[in-house]
Amino acid sequence: MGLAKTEIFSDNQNAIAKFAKAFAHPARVSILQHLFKIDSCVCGDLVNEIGLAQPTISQHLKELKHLGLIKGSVEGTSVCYCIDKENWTEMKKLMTHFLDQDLSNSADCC
Amino acid sequence: MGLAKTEIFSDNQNAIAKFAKAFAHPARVSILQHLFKIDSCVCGDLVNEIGLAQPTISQHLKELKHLGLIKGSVEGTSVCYCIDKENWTEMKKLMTHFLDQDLSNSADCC
DNA sequence: TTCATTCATCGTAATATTGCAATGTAACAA
DNA sequence: TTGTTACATTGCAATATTACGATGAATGAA
Repeated sequence: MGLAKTEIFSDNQNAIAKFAKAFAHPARVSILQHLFKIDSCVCGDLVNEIGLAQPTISQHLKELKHLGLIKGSVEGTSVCYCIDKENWTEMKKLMTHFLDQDLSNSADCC
Repeated sequence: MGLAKTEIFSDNQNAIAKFAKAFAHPARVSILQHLFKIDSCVCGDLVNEIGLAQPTISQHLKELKHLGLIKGSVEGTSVCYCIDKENWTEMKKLMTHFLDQDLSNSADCC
């Protein structure tokens, strides 16, 4: 099928899956790390930094933008992208809460 | 293509993507949350809790097991699954480091 | 205007993912 | 043994993802 049955899961579960998908490809991980490292905004030199074709990078950027994790603004002929801090912080809270589930109460039974 | 060019990315980036993929489906998120909530190990009643067919759940469990996030042991006719705490902790460290990148140094230029 | 640059979008091919019915397998019960 | 129960595996259909060449749109330069 290739189609997830999102209806039967909670909003929380779907939200986690949605954001996790953003990180589920090394190119998008790389793009985000780059936008964090460069403290001014970065434009299409992502294409040079990462070894993928321009349409491919553009597509990954579109997905990240759609999720709200980054935002872009046109500057002349180039486009400047950067992390959307508010949304990143909110996403981080969601993911951290999921990752931080308590490991202590369950016995190591397996 | 549908094939990620993993060669051109760092081990760190590929590892993050690999674990993120585990969380990129609400069924797997649900399974993990369940294994955390039930403080004793859980067997195939995951099929009842989640509304997916048995082969589908079995497949998701296999993926999580392959990644090392859960482990299973046979108990009579049923199989008991639980979180692999060591690997979970290690994965959490990796993901948290990625999520915790500093937001303060970059100006909000977009 | 014309040209070059930068990026987005379209179209397409290759591969991956999701889901389930059908079937296989291993353990226990009778 | 035969049956039953609990999972795993196989095989397949539907859809999603990844990647890129070709092309389009917008901006600035000449």
